[in-house]
Amino acid sequence: MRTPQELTVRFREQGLKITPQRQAVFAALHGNHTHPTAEAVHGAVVATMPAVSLRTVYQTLNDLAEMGEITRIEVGTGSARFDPNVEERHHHLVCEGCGMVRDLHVDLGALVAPERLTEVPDVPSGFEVSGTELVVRGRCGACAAAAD
Amino acid sequence: MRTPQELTVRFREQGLKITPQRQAVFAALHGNHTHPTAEAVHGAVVATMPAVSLRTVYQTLNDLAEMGEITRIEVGTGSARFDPNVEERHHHLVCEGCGMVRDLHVDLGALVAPERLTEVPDVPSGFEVSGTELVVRGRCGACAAAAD
DNA sequence: TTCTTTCTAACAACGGTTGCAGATTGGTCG
DNA sequence: CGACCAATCTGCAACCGTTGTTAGAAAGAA
Repeated sequence: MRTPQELTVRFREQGLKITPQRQAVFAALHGNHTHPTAEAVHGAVVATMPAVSLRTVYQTLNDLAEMGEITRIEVGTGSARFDPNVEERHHHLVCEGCGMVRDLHVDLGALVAPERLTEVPDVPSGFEVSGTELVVRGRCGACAAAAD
Repeated sequence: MRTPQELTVRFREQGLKITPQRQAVFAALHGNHTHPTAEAVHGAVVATMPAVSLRTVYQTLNDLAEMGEITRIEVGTGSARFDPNVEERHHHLVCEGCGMVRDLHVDLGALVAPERLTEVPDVPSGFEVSGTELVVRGRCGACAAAAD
């Protein structure tokens, strides 16, 4: 994700207004590696700006996702999560116990590159690949210990 | 997934009763490669047995998933989908236009095997891997054509 | 058959997300 | 600097997929 300052410029370019609420969302996401839910972002924003509604946070997150500044990920933990890291190609590791999500830098190599995938018989001809996601599921140390 | 007859035996072994409703769900899933939602399964069941409630279909699907006879997959299309194909190791291809899900037989090889993953620095020590899923997203031919 | 256990259907509730209406504000133009 | 207008914000209600609850029905054992 770009810096809050860069995002301010991008929003203006798109004809979107800059409001304190939006800037608070930018700040909450910047450098955030926790893959927060909308509610978690809202919690962080409210800490410095108590009146911001959850609705506005959703709105801003959706705007950012549409602009490609963040990614919305669905890993089956009930609610969507938002990932500001769009620069590095990476995947995700999910703990089925506590819901924790971590970045996973595994290079799948050319195996799942769009041009290779079209050779796979299961891929219907004409299918346009937009991306591939790998999710590794399991239990983190703490949750594995607690599960006994 | 096993045949409806085999499932009947398994259900009895587990102390679960065999009802026409459950057998209708077995029949709807057997040989089904469309990765149906609960609602789609319900639709198929209702075609031959109009009184079955969606609640009962959910219940049976959850029982089957818990027994490992089917897999519940969440690919971000709004609702969960159920995959009776648990014999073959495979991944999924998702059309972002129409929501279609197809099986994808790509061998990721040893790259993401649990024993290799523990060597990846991003994986916290003590993390117990239970599975890896690859999702390839894009647009099928029809949806790509319609998007213009 | 009769009893016990399990199941079903209907309904309501739930959590996450979005649509809506009216009040408010940012950006621009004078 | 002040006013205007479109965009935005808030609070609430609605929505969707899914699950809890409960009364009544049905399956299986004796």
